[in-house]
Amino acid sequence: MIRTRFAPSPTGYLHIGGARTALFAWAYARRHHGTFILRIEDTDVARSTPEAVQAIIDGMRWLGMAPDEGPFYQMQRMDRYKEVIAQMLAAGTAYHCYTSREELDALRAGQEANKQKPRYDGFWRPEPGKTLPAPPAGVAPVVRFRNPLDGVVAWDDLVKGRIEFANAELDDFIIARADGTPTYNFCVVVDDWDMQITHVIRGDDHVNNTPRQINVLRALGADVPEYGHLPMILGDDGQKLSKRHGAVSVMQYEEDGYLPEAVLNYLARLGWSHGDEEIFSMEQFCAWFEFDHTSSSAAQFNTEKLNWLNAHYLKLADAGRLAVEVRRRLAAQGVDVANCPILESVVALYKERAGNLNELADAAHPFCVTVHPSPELLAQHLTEPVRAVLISLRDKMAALTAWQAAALSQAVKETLASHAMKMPQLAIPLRVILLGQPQSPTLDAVLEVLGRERVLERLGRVL
RNA sequence: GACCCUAUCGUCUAGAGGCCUAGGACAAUACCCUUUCACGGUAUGAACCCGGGUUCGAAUCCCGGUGGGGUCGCCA
Repeated sequence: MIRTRFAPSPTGYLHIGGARTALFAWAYARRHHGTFILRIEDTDVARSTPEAVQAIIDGMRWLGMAPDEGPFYQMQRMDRYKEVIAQMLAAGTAYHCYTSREELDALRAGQEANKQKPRYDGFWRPEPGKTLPAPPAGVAPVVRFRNPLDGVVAWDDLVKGRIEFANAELDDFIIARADGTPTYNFCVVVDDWDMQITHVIRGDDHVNNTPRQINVLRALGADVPEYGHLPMILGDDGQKLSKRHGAVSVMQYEEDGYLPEAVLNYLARLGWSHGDEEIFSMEQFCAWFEFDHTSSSAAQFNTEKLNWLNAHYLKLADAGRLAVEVRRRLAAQGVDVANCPILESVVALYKERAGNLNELADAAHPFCVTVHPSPELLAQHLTEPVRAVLISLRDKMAALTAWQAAALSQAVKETLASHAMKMPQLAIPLRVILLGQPQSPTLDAVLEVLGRERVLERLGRVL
């Protein structure tokens, strides 16, 4: 049974990189009919917030990645961590260290001055035949893991292949702070063990933590899971994403008018491939997803391609569903949407040409409110000869029994013919009067959707 | 600095030694469609980081360099 987890720390919203990590862990579980677990790593009390927890859950819900188990909270598992620490202390796989922060800082400074890798020197590490000094009075010790001194720790990474670290490179890291609270690298191990995680899928900024975690797992006599370290996602400009540079919340994409299926499809394709496939559903993705086609180097986010996918999914989407979104956006702009019964038809007319929901809302806007064509546009397009022709067209349309595209088109064409005019000569002024802008979808469709009453009223106002 | 990862069109990528005169997609450019603007269609330009090996043969394997990234916290 495959068990994967997404383990964010709630210090901010769910950003695009986290979403991609979650997506791959989720898809892998789906692929193998396994279990996807959400675990909130909130042991950094100073930076974790309930709002961030909610933001992460909201983001995942919007994308449709529901956890099968959890969310679990590390802060609620303190007793368990302390229990394991006590066991390790008793077993001799961990020990108390009384070196102060100041001493540590001095140690590091010295090592850096000698161009060495900063690391704990093992002063308080018990060894056979080694005599430890008496613990200094009044100093609360931290607990350190007793890492093996030699040999290598290696694993076959699901995305990067075999990775090896010499134990000599690893120092004895702290698993419990002076106040007794456990640290991240330790909690992760206990959680992955207790939750029987089989595949640890995470960002590749964790590669360096993995050998330490494997060593702790071994010290505990636990099975070592598989690891897959996904490369990071770079911003549109090729720069690293950070809070102050482009790392936006996935919910920002919703606000910007993206459809979740477009974001998901885009993210799936960023760092993973299945031959030449570009457009696919999440069902298809889950059926295909394996780690043998994940890429091992960082990928640059490309908004243009996301836009293309979004436009594609907009065309596919049900007009009723899109109308709900458009109505919400219009209402937020203060438009009286209750007074716009034609909204769904408008959306159906425009969804093939819009790039996102905000553009769709912008396009629908003039259909729902009283338009006031700018004097400049009117002066430019509504010349006296055109005005006369429009009046005759209006009368012809007013006499129509059936207000439908075909009949409207017929009326327009007859008017054109009798005045020896070409379509654009009439269509452009009409668009300006009706919608306040010289471009729109095909005229007869606009006339039909707008409806007799609005068309005649809008014409009547300027003619 | 040490350790670890990484390198195909501008971007995402296909590529598991001969199928590669390197394929697809986004973007770009041109043309077509057309009732304007879009949509759509067709076409064009555009890449194997460098140097050594291994091999009959290397984008693919090995080594070295260079570039990029990550990590070196009583943060996660």
